Amino acid sequence: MNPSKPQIQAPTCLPAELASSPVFLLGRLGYELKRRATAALEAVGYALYDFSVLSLLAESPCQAQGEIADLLNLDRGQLVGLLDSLEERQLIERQRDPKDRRRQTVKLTRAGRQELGRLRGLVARIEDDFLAALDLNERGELEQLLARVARHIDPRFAERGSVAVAS
Amino acid sequence: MNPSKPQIQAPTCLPAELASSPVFLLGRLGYELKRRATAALEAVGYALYDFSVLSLLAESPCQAQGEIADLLNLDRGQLVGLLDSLEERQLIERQRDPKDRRRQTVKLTRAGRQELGRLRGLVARIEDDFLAALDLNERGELEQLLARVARHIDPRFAERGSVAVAS
DNA sequence: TATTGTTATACTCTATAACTATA
DNA sequence: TATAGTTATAGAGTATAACAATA
Repeated sequence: MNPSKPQIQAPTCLPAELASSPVFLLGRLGYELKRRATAALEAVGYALYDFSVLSLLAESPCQAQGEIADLLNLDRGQLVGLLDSLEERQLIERQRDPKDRRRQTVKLTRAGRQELGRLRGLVARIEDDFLAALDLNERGELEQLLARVARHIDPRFAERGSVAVAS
Repeated sequence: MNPSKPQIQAPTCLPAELASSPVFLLGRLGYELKRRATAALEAVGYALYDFSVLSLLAESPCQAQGEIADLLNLDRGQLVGLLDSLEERQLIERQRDPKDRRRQTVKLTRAGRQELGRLRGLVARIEDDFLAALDLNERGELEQLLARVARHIDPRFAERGSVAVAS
């Protein structure tokens, strides 16, 4: 704007206290990542959580809606709309549980599994761009550290099989 | 809530694809951290971003409001309310810049610096709880990795001094 | 009465757009 | 005309509450 003015060195960067704070870093990185993922998915006609829902169903063939919502930190009412949209496109199917007719069990269709494959590529690219500053080894380290933190604060991140419910 | 019920133990944990995805992990951890920080600050009468504002001013004595907003990813209109609240409590002072009377320069008061000290303790505790799964070494590694990712996607995370302002 | 999915409503946060005073 | 701060408005996203069917 005005290169001649000394510009009291208005710091255009964040103070060290914030830039080196895991709290602040995680907050900002999480926010930016969410922003990118939302935009990328929206561009191909999906909502942010559609990928999570499909991924979840791929590993757990049949889930009740409430379980899906709880695992993904979604409101049950919110999930209804997401599932409606996925069902219209025939990526999932809803079926009443005969044992308890209040429950709807949700499962992936073949088309859904296929579409999940496409979205995986998209998500992988977002991740690759985002972590471009790190080499493969470092990405692995980061993932391990984050996963350990996650498992500590939220049991839903537990590794399958290692559930080891306290007797 | 209901410890006696068998709790069908439909997979109560996330699929490996999500639980090991840096994208998903960063999103969820960032969200949870924001939730905790908001609650903790609210409990002592502060808004989430008050800490960031005070911290920023502590390192850069005088900032124009627009600069503060830009650095913190805040809307300028949003920042007004935050500063009003901090000014009422006499933690900051606003002063018109005589060189350009449109600008307000903001600076920390002595009371503000003192209060920042209190809030630092609070934030440190949140961080400590959140990262309890990691030892000090690992926390350092995590911070370094996150900082590098942050610097890559957002120049505002650049280290001070490395700015190398073009003469 | 409690719970599942559903629908409708209210609230919060954020983004957008006017408005003023200076430049 | 453009910009800094301010104020007011609108929209998205989320949380809360009501509802019908089933247990």
